[in-house]
Amino acid sequence: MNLSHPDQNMHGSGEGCLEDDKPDVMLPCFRRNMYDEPLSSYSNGSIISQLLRKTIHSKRALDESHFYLSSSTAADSGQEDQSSVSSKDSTVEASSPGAHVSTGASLEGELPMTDHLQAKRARVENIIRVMAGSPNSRQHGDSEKVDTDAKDTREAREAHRENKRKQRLPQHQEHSVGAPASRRPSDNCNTKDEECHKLKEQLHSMQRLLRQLQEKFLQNLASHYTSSDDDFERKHGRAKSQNLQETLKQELSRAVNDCVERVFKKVSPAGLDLSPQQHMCSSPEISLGVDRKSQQATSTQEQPQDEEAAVKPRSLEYYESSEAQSPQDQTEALSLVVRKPAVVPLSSVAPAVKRPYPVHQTPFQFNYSTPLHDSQILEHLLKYGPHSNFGGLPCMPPSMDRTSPDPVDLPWDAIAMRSKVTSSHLGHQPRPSALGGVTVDNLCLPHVKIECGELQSMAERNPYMSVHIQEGLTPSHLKKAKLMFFYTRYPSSNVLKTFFPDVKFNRCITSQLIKWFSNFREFYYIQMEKFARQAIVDGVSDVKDITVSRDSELFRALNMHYNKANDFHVPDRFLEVAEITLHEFYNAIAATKDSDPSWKKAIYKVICKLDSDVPEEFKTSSYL
DNA sequence: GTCTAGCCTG
DNA sequence: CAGGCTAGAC
Repeated sequence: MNLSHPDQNMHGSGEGCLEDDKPDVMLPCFRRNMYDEPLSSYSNGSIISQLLRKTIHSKRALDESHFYLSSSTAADSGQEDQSSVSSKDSTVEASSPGAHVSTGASLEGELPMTDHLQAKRARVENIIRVMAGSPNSRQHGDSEKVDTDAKDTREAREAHRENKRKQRLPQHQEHSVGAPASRRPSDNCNTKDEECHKLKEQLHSMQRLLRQLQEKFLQNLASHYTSSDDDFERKHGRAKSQNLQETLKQELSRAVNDCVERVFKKVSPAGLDLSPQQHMCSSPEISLGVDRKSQQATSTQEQPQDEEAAVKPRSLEYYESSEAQSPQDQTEALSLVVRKPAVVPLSSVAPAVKRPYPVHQTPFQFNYSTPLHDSQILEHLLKYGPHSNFGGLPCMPPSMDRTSPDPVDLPWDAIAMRSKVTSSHLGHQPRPSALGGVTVDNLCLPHVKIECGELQSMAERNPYMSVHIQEGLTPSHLKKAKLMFFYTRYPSSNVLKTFFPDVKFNRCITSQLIKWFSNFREFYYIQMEKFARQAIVDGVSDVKDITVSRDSELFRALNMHYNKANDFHVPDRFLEVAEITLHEFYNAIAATKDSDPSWKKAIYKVICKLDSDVPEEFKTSSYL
């Protein structure tokens, strides 16, 4: 197959719609293709079984089965592949009407079936063909006259019209607002066009899901149906397939219904504004891979057992939840992932963590709050692909589950931690908004490091990602080390290597890091001795009267040193350790042990046992 | 010999 | 915070 063909289709079907198609042209087309017939089929549930039947037979035809597998795989790549798949789909069916599975006649010859089943199959095949086939490719597949009613005629006209538009369009679609003069004079609503585009993509995602469902069944049931057609009728197989069918039918029907409802809401006069949800839907491939662990339970009673069946409704919920979480933000984030560094108002990322202090007061804040947004998405996409779980991203519904070591979870954790700063001593301080309108590329991208070499090479090809393994330690690393000091005063070399994955370790770097912590300890112990002596001077007679709280002057001094930006919520454990240390110093001084030149060593020995584990979040290279 | 903690100094 | 130095552990 001509490789350039799908590309053309991609641009044409996707962007062409965006620019040219009017809603009154597109929507009827979509409704008819995707909703009118399929809906009725979905409602009675027969489509699933028919899809299964078709898929099963497709399996027997190697070409066809290969197509399904490849199409499912290719669909992962997004819109481009979706379109190409669609094109392939219809092309295959059209070019081989009698060869394999496309027609009931061919099957009839090798597999006697009841008229009822044949009729159903023919109908479903037609539905699938209509759904999967792009108008462009359909034009070449008219010879297949499974359904010759007026729908096909109208569809062919529209396909022809769209194809002509595509031919006019350059390969590189213009996204400019101003449409060429050749376009319809009445094309006064780009929003509508975009909406159509989004909806179309949404429909593509539904098509892909359908294919995935088919493939899933193909895998699950291949053992039953590929060996012998008689097996298909076996009781066990039937029971199993019906079980799965029921599940799939329910889930698929519900998902499609939801989708249709949404579409109709969008196209209603009141819903013409581009909603964030549509933006979400414009990238369905991302939602398809949402980790179900991060998903909330579906609203329905039945729990889908089939993975693919479960994905679809969840993806829709995902849209909704995302919409609720960050309406505009998602659009920007997803679009800039591959296209542009955009000014992202971080206030829309996670309103819950918005803090009222001016941005200029916390330079460090941005060093690791801003990357949370863009770079994390970029990193996540590059690292895990668009199908990965975005639940940890700040623009996504945050998961309160902190069990995931996924570095991408970190940003939210980081923000959340800072958001939890409610100490009285910090309360009076103006706090920088972590969500100020700051351009991402100005602040954070240079700080983003990725330890994965492959990812790095990928990132290097992305002009908007400046990621690299650090040859040396940076101020960001120093700040990170200081924050780590709140957890560990005596980190081992292994810990340092673990928590600085973006650092290319060598003897010198290791020594420098160790030296840093040595210096941290030095300051820490100096402060302890100083305040312990002060307590003695102040006449404190009972060590129990010495406490370290967030209001304490000692804590302020330490916090000023290790957390100068005051954007990190110091763990309570550090306060405990500080108090213990202070007590140790107080007791030693009170006992005049300080006359011994090595009197501090005993204290060091105690304190070194009080280290805590550094949170997993610190492991991420983006925690800078 | 190497590594590291700690001390001192700038 | 880094460099130099010493002492101790391995």
